[in-house]
Amino acid sequence: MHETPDIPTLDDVANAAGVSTATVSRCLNEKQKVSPKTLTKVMEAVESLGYTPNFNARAMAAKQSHTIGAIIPTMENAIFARGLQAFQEKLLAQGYNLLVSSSAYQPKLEAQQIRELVARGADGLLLIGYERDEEVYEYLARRGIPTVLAWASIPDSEHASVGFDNRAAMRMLADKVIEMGHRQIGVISGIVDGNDRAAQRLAGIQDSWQAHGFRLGDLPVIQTSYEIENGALAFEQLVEADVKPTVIMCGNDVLAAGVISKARDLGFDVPNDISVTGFDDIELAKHVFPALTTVHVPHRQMGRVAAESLIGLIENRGEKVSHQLDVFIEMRASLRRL
Amino acid sequence: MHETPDIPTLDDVANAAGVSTATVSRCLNEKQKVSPKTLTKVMEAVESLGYTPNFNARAMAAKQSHTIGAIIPTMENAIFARGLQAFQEKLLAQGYNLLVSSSAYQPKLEAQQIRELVARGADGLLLIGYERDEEVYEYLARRGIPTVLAWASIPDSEHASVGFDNRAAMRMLADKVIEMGHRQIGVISGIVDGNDRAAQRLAGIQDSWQAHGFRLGDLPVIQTSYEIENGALAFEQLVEADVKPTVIMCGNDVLAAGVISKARDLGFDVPNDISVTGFDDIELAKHVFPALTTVHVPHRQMGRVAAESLIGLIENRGEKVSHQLDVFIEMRASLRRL
DNA sequence: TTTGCGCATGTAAGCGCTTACACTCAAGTT
DNA sequence: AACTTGAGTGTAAGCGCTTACATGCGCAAA
Repeated sequence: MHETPDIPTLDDVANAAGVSTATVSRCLNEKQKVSPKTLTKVMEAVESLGYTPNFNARAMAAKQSHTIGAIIPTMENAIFARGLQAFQEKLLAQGYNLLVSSSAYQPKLEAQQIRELVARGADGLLLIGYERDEEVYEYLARRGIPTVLAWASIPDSEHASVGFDNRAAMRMLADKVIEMGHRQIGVISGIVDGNDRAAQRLAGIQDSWQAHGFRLGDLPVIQTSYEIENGALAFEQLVEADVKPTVIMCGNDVLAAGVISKARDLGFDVPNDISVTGFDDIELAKHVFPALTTVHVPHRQMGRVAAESLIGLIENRGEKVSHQLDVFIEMRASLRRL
Repeated sequence: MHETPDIPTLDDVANAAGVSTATVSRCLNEKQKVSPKTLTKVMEAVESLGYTPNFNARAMAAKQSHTIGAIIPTMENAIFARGLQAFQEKLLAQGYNLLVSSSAYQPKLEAQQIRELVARGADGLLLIGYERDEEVYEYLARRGIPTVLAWASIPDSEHASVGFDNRAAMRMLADKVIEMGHRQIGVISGIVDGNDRAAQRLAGIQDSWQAHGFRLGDLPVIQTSYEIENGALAFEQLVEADVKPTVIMCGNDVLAAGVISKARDLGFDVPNDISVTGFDDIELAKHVFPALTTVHVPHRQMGRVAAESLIGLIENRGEKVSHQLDVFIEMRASLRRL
């Protein structure tokens, strides 16, 4: 505990300005309820004392914090960066602040951080994906915390969401890949346990695979966490198999970047020897060589819409709706027709 | 404003357990001061009510939040990710929570967020770099907020810091580049205004350049913000000059990745036609092709040491010291001897 | 048995704000 | 002249915790 210097409080300001604390509070929060003369007087006192309101006291007295919390699975790569950025911009414009935590893809940790943010007085929450313990949703409901789920869309749900259909999107890409002549697909998926987006994407590939009459057992799949290095490692494994894949479909762009890097190290020419696809269309995707064919996700739009929905929920206008955004295939050089 | 359901408070728990609020509080914070029997009784009540302490009330009453704040310039790329991760891990282990904001490289915004975090009751702050308005430091001092500056080291300063000498490190790299025969260097720097790390790195190159007897006017420099795309753009400009550079030295790895990508698009062979260097050694650095020669920064160590120093400051052991960490040149394929 | 002491617990005073309600007073109504 | 009205302000009751201090108790020492 460091010594606490004298920090000015509302009372100090009230004394200095010769008014009551209520008036000072009004000057700070509802200017229109105060006469111009008093306003000036109070603001001068605020200035000269260097007063800043104590956030905790305010949140406690007002029973709302104008803060919304977001828990994302990771900050380590850029997957969520752009969307979160847009989310925050929109929030700030509406007078809300954002608190971000990262759950490291661990449901337990996420649950803990949800409680933490709620305990901190978050007025609302942004969560990624929909798959979590029912208990968590119950907790949120009991506390009456408005919540929006992003990066996923669940039309049939009781939850507000804004996102896209990971499964359909990946299926679309897989259909395209197969249509282009590929019959040996190697899959590098994110770890599906506890990650519904990864699970849905993998399911999308499998849907397409089976729809084209192939057997699930003939589709090699490696699950690994979203790190560039892991993409590289998984690729090594995949190309050691008896049946060499003609294309590697990755659960996201980060894995794909690792694949491309390792492929070159091992002497493969992408896409002539082997094709590669990603998902997300992060900035990196068009700067790797060859540029990555991937599924483009409208990150900024997603963040913006999420913010709008959440604020709507908090301020009691707007219902729990699901926004389904459109994604499309971004064809680039890493995928070749056979 | 959504309706507020009945959220259990300390009082509710006290009633349910048939003890006073003080005792419940003790059970939660200083178990050893309470008899085992009461502890059990209280904990059962906590469980059955699903009680979670109100953070704001706690922070307010206890005058400390066990929260520390960090403000980083950007979350958009991985520059700070690893260091921050280590920082957080260490904090958690010591019972502290981390709040992160991003200032988008804008000093004004940073100043605002500092106040915001302080108003939220942060017990301490982690800031990046040292260059900021004296007013900000005064504010921090007046409020008695322990602060550690990271990604920089300022031995002569009154501030605690943990980092490395950006200028010396970059100079070391530039010396190496020149020693390897390069005489035409093109520089792509971060925007130095408001970013001391970028400024120091640029200065490091200039130091070396002049020390080798060249004129500053002959060193082309482009400043641009740290985005992969901007690296690409800057490269285009640089190679349009009359005197073609034989090497592009970049302010960080992100810019360098952009350069490598664009160089290939324009038909350059890196490193045979042109060499490229970066700074930071983020994960991407060894996965671009060719792998990037860069300055390796011990991000995790920096985060860990920063956490230790800060907690030391907060808990009144430990002085304001400067930790200077060692960096080294990571030689990879993107830099070639002429 | 009495005294003293320390442990476990309770009492109650805040922490710095917001806000319902009460009050004052000048201007407008009838 | 008496009465509304409402804008501007003040009073004071919390918000949900922590903690200094007071209290009560059992037990060892005298």
